[in-house]
Amino acid sequence: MRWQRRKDARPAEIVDAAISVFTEKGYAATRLDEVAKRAGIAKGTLYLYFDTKEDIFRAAAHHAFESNLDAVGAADSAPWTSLRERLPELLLRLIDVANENRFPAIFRMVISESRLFPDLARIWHDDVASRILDLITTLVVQAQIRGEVRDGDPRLFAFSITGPLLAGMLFRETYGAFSSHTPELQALALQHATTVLDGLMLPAQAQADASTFKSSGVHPDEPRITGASNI
Amino acid sequence: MRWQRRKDARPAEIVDAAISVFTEKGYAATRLDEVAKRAGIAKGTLYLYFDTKEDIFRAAAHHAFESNLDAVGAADSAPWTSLRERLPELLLRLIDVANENRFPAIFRMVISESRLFPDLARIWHDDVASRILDLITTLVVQAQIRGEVRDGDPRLFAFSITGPLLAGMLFRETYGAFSSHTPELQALALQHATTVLDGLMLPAQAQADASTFKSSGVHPDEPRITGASNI
Amino acid sequence: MRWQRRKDARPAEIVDAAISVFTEKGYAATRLDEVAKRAGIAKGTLYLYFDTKEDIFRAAAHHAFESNLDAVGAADSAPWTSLRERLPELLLRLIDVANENRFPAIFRMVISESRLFPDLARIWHDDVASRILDLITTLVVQAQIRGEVRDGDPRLFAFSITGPLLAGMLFRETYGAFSSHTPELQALALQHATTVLDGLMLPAQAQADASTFKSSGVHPDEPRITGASNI
Amino acid sequence: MRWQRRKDARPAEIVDAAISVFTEKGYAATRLDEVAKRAGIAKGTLYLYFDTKEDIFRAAAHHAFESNLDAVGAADSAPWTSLRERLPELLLRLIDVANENRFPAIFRMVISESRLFPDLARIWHDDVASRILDLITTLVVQAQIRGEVRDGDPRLFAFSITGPLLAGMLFRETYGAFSSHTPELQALALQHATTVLDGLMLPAQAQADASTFKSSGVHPDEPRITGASNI
DNA sequence: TATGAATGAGTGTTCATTCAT
DNA sequence: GATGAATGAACACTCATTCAT
Repeated sequence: MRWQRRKDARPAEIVDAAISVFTEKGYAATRLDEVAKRAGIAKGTLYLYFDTKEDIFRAAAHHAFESNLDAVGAADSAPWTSLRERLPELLLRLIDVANENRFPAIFRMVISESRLFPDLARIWHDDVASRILDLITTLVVQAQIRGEVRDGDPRLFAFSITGPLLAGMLFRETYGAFSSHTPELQALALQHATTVLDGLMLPAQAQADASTFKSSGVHPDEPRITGASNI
Repeated sequence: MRWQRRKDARPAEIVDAAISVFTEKGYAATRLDEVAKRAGIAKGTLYLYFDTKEDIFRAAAHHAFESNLDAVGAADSAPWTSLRERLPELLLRLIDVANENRFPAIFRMVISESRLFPDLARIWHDDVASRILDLITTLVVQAQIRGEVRDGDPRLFAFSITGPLLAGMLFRETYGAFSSHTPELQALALQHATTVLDGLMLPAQAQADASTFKSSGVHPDEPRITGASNI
Repeated sequence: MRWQRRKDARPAEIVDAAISVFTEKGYAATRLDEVAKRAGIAKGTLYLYFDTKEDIFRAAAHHAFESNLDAVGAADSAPWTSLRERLPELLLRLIDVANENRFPAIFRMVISESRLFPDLARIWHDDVASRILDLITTLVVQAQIRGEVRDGDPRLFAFSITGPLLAGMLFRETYGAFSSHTPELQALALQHATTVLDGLMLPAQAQADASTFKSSGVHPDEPRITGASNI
Repeated sequence: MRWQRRKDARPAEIVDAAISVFTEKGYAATRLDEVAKRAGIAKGTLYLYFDTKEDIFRAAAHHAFESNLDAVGAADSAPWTSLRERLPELLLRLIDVANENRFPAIFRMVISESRLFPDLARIWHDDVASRILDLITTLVVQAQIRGEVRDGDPRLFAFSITGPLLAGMLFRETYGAFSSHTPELQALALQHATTVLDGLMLPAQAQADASTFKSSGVHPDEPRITGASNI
């Protein structure tokens, strides 16, 4: 923990302020004046605790990663049941935990700064991203062993399971301010749990029924969109 | 008239150079010296074609958006078949088209700069992101009408369908340089097509079989991972 | 005439354009783009006739001085009469000639740039300013010799004679755009001719009369200002 | 608290330095490096106290105007006497006050920059130039009421009274560095006071005498003039 | 320890000058 | 000769970093 210079509260306040500015503006556009202001101190005081702007950024990133890392660890200790029973609540929890730990904003920051700070991207990857994928992958593997889940690369299944939530979070984070199509994350988690478990498809018989229904004269275009859309 | 040709080509050359630097460093960290250097011109020459750095950025963004916008439009005119038949190839095509048009890098840039340039984020949202989601949503709705796809919010289904690919692309883009877990996008597309259509779950009978199998002494931890993983 | 590069019309057009821009904006704020535009040529063409911006400025200044120099010479050959008879028309002519030759604008430019181009200021001084003063000084000396004009430094008399006109011109040039107090130069010339010849003062008897008049009840403040003012 | 003192003094130091550079070089040719250097600070320090170069210029101009404005106000409270008694000392005082307040240099700067900063020219006009003219105009009007001064537009009389001094100041300011004919301002003020009060002309009898005198061969006054001319 | 005034290297932008056509 | 695209040195302005208090 090289980046933690002092034992008292100051560094933590600075780091909190730094996270908020860095996630908001990005590294390059962040002014240390702004960080100091949000931390309630003078700009020069930053240099009592950190050597450079980069130092502050790294400390902020590490701190931000930590809480997410802890959260992943906590999720890991969940009880052992079938995937079908567990997945919906797991996805809901992922969303809650992610929001509690500012995961979307920090993930976005990692995406933005990963070229300038590849070592930080690696830490996030190793400590957070990979761990979440590993957690899901392990669940899938266990379910495969139990015969609950079909054959297939469990790591790709992990993408199938978590990808939509990630996409939803990024959508909110990036377009949330103006898009009316931003998905409701909880609804997404619940519907996706079902979707990924049982698929989009109806059994053939239902399809036949639906075909009959369709031939009875209902317009095939956009009948349910309006009803189901969250616009 | 070698120069005349150059004069016409200059803005495009600059825009190309700009896209490469901006996507690499982000707006704030991009030095116009670097852009000029990559375009093979002097810094002052940039100002013959653009008024400000912001101008260059906007031109670069618009140009980058355009090719993706065109690609989405092209994908839209696909033939009319069942979702089951169409989805795998559609996802494969999405990946190809995305890569051809530097979609991941540009998407990443949009994510990074959306706070500083909300208008650009909106354009990307309206012209690219929303359109892709709309395209998928429409397919789903039509399939629902045909009785092919189950009830549910088709817009959330669109996230279930595209989210994993997006996550995979971002994963490559962000950690690709060092992660050994980066998913193979084509494999992901194919497996995810099946997954999202039919679900992860095996029929109950298969589960019973698998349970039997499992109780026969095989270690439940990571048996197939090594086989299926792309490590 | 080092500054005249070519014999054809081009240089003259450039010089004319240059005078107009330089007098308008000053040396530093003048853009050669603007000069070229007003001359109806491309910027690069300027360099076929002149080596540097300074060169153009010097050529423009010399040309502008020349016409004024010629005008002073012409005024010099005026007929020989008494100062009283000659002064009014002389001042009127000075004003006409000055305006015809853009004297106020050029004088203003000389004032503005005299520190940056002291050699030009010296030329203007020697060729124009001093000559005008010498012309007047000589008239005064001659009048003194004739006993027409009282004792005193004739060079200072020259300031007494020409200063008000100069001040009026500068006033117009500098505040003319917005001041409602800008003097009418012809009226100034005529009234000043009388003033400087015979003085402001009334004979003592007139003063006594006026005092009587005043005691008859007229308000002492601003009675004639409104009537006589040129506002 | 040496610094505290400095901090308070800084803006004034900067403004002083700025006045000196701006009056010397003009706005466009002034380099902020030079201003900083003369103020004994680094370039960046300027921006702790002012936002832009224009800001610094305006502050300098306002400050320079202020002292002249105050000086005009002070002159206004002069005692009430006849114009004949008052004018010589008034003109002498005007010259002293003008020099003390760098009036010539600042007036020159106003002339130079009035096109780029018409609002400043207006302020100078309203606060300084007009006020001086008004002060003189009022004196003249009062003298006219008393019967001391002849009929005529008192505002034009104000030009007749002040113009030579102004011309003399500008002459010094513009050609002072090299002209050997630069008028001595105090001598000019005194001689002009007499001239403008009583006129250049001698009474007819004196003229007759002078003619006689002249014919006797003696030079009546400074026939050195021709010798002193700088033609 | 804390401050915030001061610094100066670095960046975006301008424009006189050059030069291939 | 004439053009105007290209250049690059120079300047206004910013901001991470220093340091006297």
